[in-house]
Amino acid sequence: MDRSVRKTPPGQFRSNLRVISSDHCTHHSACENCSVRHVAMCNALNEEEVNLLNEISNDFNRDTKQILCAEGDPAEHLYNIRAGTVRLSKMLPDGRRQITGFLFPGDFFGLACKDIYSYTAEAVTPVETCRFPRKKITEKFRELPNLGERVFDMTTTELQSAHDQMLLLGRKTAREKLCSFLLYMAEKTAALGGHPENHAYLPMSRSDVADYLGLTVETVSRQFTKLAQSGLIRLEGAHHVILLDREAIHDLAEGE
Amino acid sequence: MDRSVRKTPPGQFRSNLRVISSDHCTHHSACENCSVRHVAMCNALNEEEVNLLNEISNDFNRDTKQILCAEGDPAEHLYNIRAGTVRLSKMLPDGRRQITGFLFPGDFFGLACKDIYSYTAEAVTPVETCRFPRKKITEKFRELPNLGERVFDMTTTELQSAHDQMLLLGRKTAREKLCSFLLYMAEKTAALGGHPENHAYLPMSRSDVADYLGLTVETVSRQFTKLAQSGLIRLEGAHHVILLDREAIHDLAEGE
DNA sequence: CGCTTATTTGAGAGAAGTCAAGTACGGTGG
DNA sequence: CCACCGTACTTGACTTCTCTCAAATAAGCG
Repeated sequence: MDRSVRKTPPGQFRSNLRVISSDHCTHHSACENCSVRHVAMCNALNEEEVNLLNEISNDFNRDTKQILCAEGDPAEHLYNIRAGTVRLSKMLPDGRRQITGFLFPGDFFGLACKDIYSYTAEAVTPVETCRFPRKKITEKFRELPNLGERVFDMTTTELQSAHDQMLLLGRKTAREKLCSFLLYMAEKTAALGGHPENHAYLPMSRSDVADYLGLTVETVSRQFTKLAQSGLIRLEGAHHVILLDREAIHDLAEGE
Repeated sequence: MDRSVRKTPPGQFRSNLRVISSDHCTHHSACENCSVRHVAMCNALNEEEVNLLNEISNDFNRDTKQILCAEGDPAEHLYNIRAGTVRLSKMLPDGRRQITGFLFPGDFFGLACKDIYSYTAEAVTPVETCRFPRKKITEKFRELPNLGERVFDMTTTELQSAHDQMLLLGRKTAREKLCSFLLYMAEKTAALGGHPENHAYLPMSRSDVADYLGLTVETVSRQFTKLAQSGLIRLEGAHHVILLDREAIHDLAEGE
């Protein structure tokens, strides 16, 4: 039973602390009022308020496979992802890993903890973030209640996603898990733009997907193959998936 | 593969929206400043503020097996549990159920959603709650920033517990899951008082425990039996467990 | 006390895991 | 630009943990 530590992380359904709500500002580039730096919170703030945030933030970039913050470290910063993909994970003493979420541009992390981080954040691709000292940003919540409310909403959304992921982990079969994941990633891919319709771009490794879905690499790989053989998806390399029958994939994801 | 709907819910690790922080006021009865009604938020508020809350809240009690709110219902209230045990659950179309949390006196629910509840809340035991119209309570957050911050902290703690539960669901074995659950329930039992040391009181059915841990009733029952045979626990009826070797149980829970 | 529901136990089946190879991809250097 | 190397991914054969189906026992309720 030596499920040793896997080097390449996972795939995760829930969108941790996603900032861009669906109601407006889906594409940052199209949102005149958004600071490029703070794509996550722009909707709730005016220009002056954004400048206030700029004062206490600084850039923080990492390359693929590098660690942004580690489980057990003092939780000093709140991170806002501007570019790239991040994975959050937790480990058991023997190295078994669970990826609790993948994060994309606009997402946040670093709040759901008290004094020390309860998870590790690593760069799946090269990542650009800006980060705020937690102490200072929480002070700002008092001055800028809009900001505080926005962050609260994000946390609440995140919690809901976490519950969905629990249902997936506890009750879905391997096939259902992978179908759910593909739909999730297709949504993400569409939201971030730059890919054709019904395309899912998977920046993470199979091992990351496995650790996100509570499966092994081999099982994930086999399920990919089966879905392709059934004609539901087409694989264009390991990281690009075309969803050929979204309807059917959706039904499989819910076990219907 | 007909995992039909189970009638009695589950067991859950994470303490959803637990209100009573460990730093103070562990026993409501011992906390002079606490309103009995609002045991959850008392720590952050003075008497006048508690009265403000009383104005917009009303009692809401249910018997065992009754539903407090259902997945899909319009999310109109925020609930604060005063007595009893509640389970939160989500279901797949074919009836497979995942319990995302058990709630105890002092816990909250009803926030982690936008317009409609994303889970069902049911009474595991007779339950007394008081509930607030969400609309009104969120207004109060502006007037009483202490209250808002407290609720935010609770949500954040809840999210962290959700991540722990994902690790359990995705990566732990049946034995590890049950050991983790027993430790969790022992903590709860101690915090709520009225039971001897190293005692875990489990108000929920085996089927609830199973749906909380992502297992079947049979597997849960077998693991209970095995732990008892190993001399790690003693079962006094199905709902009372004595932890005979907490140390060992803890190690098993983490797979060490 | 009898009936219903919950829990335990047993035997067998199956989905996912483990171990082991083979294949393909991506990056580097000649 | 292409060959080589290491890593990632896929595939195969076999094992095992948990689930399923079935029945017996125990507990709770009227």
